[in-house]
Amino acid sequence: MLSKKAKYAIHALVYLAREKDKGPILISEISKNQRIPKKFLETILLDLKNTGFVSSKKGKGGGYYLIKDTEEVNLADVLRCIDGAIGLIPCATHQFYESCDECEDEELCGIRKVFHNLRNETVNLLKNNTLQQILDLEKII
Amino acid sequence: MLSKKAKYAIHALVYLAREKDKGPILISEISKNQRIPKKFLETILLDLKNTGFVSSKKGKGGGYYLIKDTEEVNLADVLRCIDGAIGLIPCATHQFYESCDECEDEELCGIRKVFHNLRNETVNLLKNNTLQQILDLEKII
DNA sequence: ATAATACTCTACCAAAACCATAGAGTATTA
DNA sequence: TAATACTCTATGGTTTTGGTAGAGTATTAT
Repeated sequence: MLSKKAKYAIHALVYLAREKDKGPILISEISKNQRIPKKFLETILLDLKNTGFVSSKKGKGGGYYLIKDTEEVNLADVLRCIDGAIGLIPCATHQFYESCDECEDEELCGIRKVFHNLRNETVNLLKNNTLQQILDLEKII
Repeated sequence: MLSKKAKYAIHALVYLAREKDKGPILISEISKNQRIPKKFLETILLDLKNTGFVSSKKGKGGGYYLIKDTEEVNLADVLRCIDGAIGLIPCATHQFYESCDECEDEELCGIRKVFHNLRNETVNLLKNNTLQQILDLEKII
């Protein structure tokens, strides 16, 4: 399961994607329309900003806005940004690797191999799902 | 990420699969060889027993043993047994469905559709990975 | 029979993660 | 220059996770 934080992040990004042409969007607007606790959303948008998905403008008329194309923002990158590793076990991840206590020889471990394959296939799946895809699916019944 | 419990469960099942012909295996043997805390392993094996993957024999000479074919035990079923839902968000799972607070109309929600597809593809991936596959991969470099 | 063995059950606890909020501070602009 | 709106640090409650303790029950070798 995703954390609520990750789910909120996706909702916020989709919201920004939908309103892409309307200039900076208030945190409070997103918070209200998507029913995401405002203060929590602030921290999420900061994360998304630091990772380079969105940017912000301060002062009156300010707010957050998407700085990537909707086709460019895929779920693999978003989930990694918020929840960390995509692989299901630490010894089968790329960026968050940790060695395994349970197995004798990691090179021979069948579990690791299976989960390594799974991880790669999952990343491919997630990479194929972008904000644009989500927007497109909203129009279909 | 999987819980440690799920990871331990898989290690225990693979161990039992490897020793399938040797009769009941002691919890303490699995615990020792796989470096899984014994008391914690007891609760895990109980879960696996209640779901029907393994059975146990009490008394001297007792222990746990696999009651399914190694080809029959797939990761989708194991993970569901220990960690619950496979879908990443509650509104896109089969057995653990919860409605979504963030979206207006669940029928139109693009996020839900994307995650529903993801869930189905993930289940297919997991179903294709069985204990037998893990054992087979142990033999290859 | 019975002692030893080994699983089963209930309860409990500490630490970490998660979800969320408060409030002061800073930058920007109408 | 006042209002606006993002930014940062700190904090707190709740839930989940990971793990332990110990009494209880069933089984079997001898």
